[in-house]
Parts: sequence; C-alpha cells; structure tokens
Amino acid sequence: MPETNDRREQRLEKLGRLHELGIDPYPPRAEHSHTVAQALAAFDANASQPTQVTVVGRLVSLRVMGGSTFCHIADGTGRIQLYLRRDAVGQEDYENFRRLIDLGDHVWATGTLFQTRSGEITVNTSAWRMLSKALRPLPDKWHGLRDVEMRYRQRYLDLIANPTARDIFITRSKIVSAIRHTLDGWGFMEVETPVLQPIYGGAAARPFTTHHNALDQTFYLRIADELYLKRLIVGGLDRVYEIGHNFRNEGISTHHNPEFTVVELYQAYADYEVIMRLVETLYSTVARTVLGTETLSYQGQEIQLTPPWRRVTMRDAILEASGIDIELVRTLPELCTAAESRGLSLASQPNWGKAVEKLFELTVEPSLVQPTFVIDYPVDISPLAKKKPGAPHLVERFEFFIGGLECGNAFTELNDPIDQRERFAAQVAAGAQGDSEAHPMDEDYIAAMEHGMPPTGGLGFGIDRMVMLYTDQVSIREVILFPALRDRGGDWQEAEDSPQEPRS
RNA sequence: GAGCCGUUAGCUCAGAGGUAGAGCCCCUGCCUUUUAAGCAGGUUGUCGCGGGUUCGAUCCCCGCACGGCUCACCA
Repeated sequence: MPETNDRREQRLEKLGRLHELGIDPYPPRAEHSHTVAQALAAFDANASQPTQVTVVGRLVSLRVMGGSTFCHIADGTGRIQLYLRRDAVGQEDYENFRRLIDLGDHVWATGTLFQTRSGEITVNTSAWRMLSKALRPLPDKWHGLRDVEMRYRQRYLDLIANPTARDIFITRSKIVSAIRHTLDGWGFMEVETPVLQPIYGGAAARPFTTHHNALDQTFYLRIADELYLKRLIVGGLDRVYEIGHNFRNEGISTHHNPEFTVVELYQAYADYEVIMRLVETLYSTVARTVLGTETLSYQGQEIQLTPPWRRVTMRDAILEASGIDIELVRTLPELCTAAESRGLSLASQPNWGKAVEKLFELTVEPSLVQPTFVIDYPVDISPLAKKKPGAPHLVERFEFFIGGLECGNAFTELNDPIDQRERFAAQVAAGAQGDSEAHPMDEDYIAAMEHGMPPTGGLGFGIDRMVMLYTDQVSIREVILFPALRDRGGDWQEAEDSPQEPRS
C-alpha cells in the first residue's frame, strides 16, 4: 500500500491499482433506480419484502470495522447510509472497497433497504462500483471549510461542505425565477441587449474598456441596460425587462462586486408612481413565493415588506434627520455652510445636487431599515429622468432602501429629446471639469427619442442586494458564486502537485 | 486608496528569544449494526517572503506579499 504521505499521491496509487484490476475509475454512466431522497422515502417497515434500490452518490463518511463497513453517500437530494458486509458483497469486492475507496469518490451501490439498530434507513449493499475516483480530499469533516478565500475561490468545496452556502444559492435561484414569473405574469417581455457597447451610459459610473480586433474599435462593458431598453420602448415593446450583468470599474467591497446582476424594466404609459406600486408588490410577492412570508429577518431586525411602503421626499427626509431644509439653501455654498454648522463637510462636492445626495447618505440612509421610497431627486444627478412639474430643479425619481441598503432606482423617464440633449451637454461639461463618472453624449439615443418616446416609467434594482436581504447576509460575496478576487497567477495550487502526475 | 487584525502539519488551532506541539485527517494492525465508531502503533513542517538586531529569530524590529474586517467611492 501507499508509502507516501501525500494524499494525492496515495489516491493516484489507488487509481493505478484500479486500472490494474481492469476497473474503469471513470465509467460513463451511473444507472440508478432512486435518488437518495427517493430511496429514503421508499423504505417501508411493514413491507413483506425489503425494497430493492440502486443509488449513486459521493462518499462522505466511512467507518470500516473489519468484515463490515458503514458509509454515507450523498447526492443533490440528501445522504443515505450504506452497509457493506464481506459475506454479502464477496471477499474480493469487499477488499477492493476497503483498499481503494476514499472519501470524495463517487460510487454506485445496489441492495435492499433496512433499518439499523439505531433506526437509520440503510442500504444493505450486495454490490458496489466506482463511479469517479477523487484525487484530492474533501474539506475537513469537523470544521468544514472555514477559510473565506478558499470558500470563494473553490466554491464547489464550499457547496459540498457548507449547507448554508448551498441554501443561499438555491434561494437566489428561486428569487430570480420568482421575479421572472411575476413580471411575465404582468405582461412584461424579457429581452437581451448588448453587453458590449460603443458608448456606455445609463448610470454614473466608470466603465471597463475593451477592444474589438476585426472592427478595430473600442467597446465598453455596459454599466446599465437603460438606454437600449428605452430604445425598445420607442420601438413599441411596451413592457420590457432584462436580467443581466452590469460592469463597473470601481472599488470592491462587501457591498460591491465589479460585475453584478441587475433587473431593469420599462413600462410605457406609466410613471414613477406606478413603478413604486410595482416595486412593493414585486418584493412582497417574491418574498411570499420564496420564503413563505413577507417579513424578513435581517441582521436581527424585522423587516416588513407588505405594501404600502413608506414614502418620503428627499427634502423631508433630510429635514427630519438634519434640520436642514434643502429648499431654503439652493446654492452649493449656502448648503455647505448649513451642513458645516452641523459638523458635516460637503466641501468636496461639485454641485448642489451631489451635495444634497451626500448629505442624504450621511444623515438619512443608514436609518432606513423598513422599506422606504425616497422621492424627488435633484436634477443635476439625474440626467435621464423627467423634471417635476413646477419644480424644474427636481426630477420624478425615487430610490428605495431596505435594511439600510440602497436597493434600487427608478424614475419617470425623460422623453423630451431637446431636454435630453441639454442634460447630456451638462454631463459632458461636468466630465470636462473632471467628473470621471459623468455621462457621455449619446446622439444615437437622442435620435431614437426624437422619433417619439411615450411617457414611461423605468426601474433598476440589484439582485445581489435583494438576495443579501432575503438570506440575511452582510457580504455580497456570500451571494455571488464566484466573486471577483485578485488573480493568483493560475499556478497557486499546482505547487503541491506531483511532477510525475499522469496527464492524458 | 487609508486603518486594524491575521499568515505555524492536509484541516482547525496552541506555543516560547535556545531550533516546534495538540486534535482531526492520512498510513499500518485488530474489529461483521457503526454513525465525530473504537483500540494499538506510525508519518508529516524552508513556522507567508526579504532584510535587520542577536552567540542564536518561527518569536523582537523594518519592508513586502496575500487574506479578512472597517472606512472612503459606488448599486
């Protein structure tokens, strides 16, 4: 038997032994009669004949006791115990099992169901086969996989070892499915728009830049779907949505991943009031569908998603939290002075709108635990939203907040092409002043709008943050299967490999 | 980008200025209803990397790398 200590070496030796015995360690098929869950359900203590089952799965525990062995196998539906006796399996196959099997291997087993002395439903195995030999060991059976970096880099190990991780991603899948089902039921049509865009836009963010060789042209990875979806509204697709990734070349944190999943939707002949009702209904419906309740528990706080949600203007929210009435300090210097007198510095902000937004973030945002629509934003930070009648310094826009997290953004869409051109021009000017997140001019988009765009309500919200709320997670990395991490050069794991590794 | 903390066996972690430990894993033997199986025995480390102080550094000092958390920017 193996002389070496290296676990992978030992397993490679067992693999060689299997080949010598004429056993294929990676057979192509895994015929079975029951999933693990089905096998457990098929047991009947009162049956006159024991039930015959053939099951397949990964070996996750092993207790060899001389001529008798207990182990558990697991498939995606659960785990079941196998009982192998030398007498029942036969001398040769039993010894092969003892000598050649390791935790992590996938196996096939057939036998009859019975209950052990302690009552566990178990397969009294009459024959077994190797389905897939594992060359590396599973995570530690006691501690599981705790190393955070390894959990993210080798997510498959996390999924094997940590049921919580598995549950989060199952829930995530159900959330996305429930969103689709709900929107489809409301007459929305799912579409796909370009990820590679010649002009990025639809949000205030820095893009990733790439290059198309044949066209010899610069492309940007989209920072938002918005401008393409609104072209579809012009084209007469009255209710559209897209679920996809946006890419923003900015910092990475527990709340930010460079690529993240967003739902954007647009509804013709609607406004932001309609969208508010849509949001609260969608969030509560998804919660009921996926979690069975409209009440979330997030970081020890109870959050009630049942409509209607609280609505507050940005002006009132800031007034309440800081005592500053932004309508009374309508220039940047005045606002800075007012904030200064309350110990808040807005000095680095380039204009009144951004200063208002900053003031809001500092004084209001963390306190918005229960779902809240904050409405009516400054026009200079909202170049794609329609101005509020009678208050041209504001737009019909809202963001909504749950659990202190900013969850989404929506507005009555700007459909006046003359106004849109002026807004873009102001953004271009801001860009020239050094605002790296300013919106570029998009003539093609304005041309679409000049063909006539109906009054429209639009919405964007992040799936990742929604999943964080619904699964009670603080870090966005816990809800993204493979979060962005610094590259380790690709050979970081090969160092432990044996040089004589057979590569075929 | 800034601050704090961390990096010791395959895993989870202790450790002291004098050359490294525990439990589990793994290996060998016994064991035909076990389930963190048990019993007996055994192997495993450039103590993250590079300098410095010292007779001697894994331990003290400096720098670097990587990671985690917090803050800043952002969804």
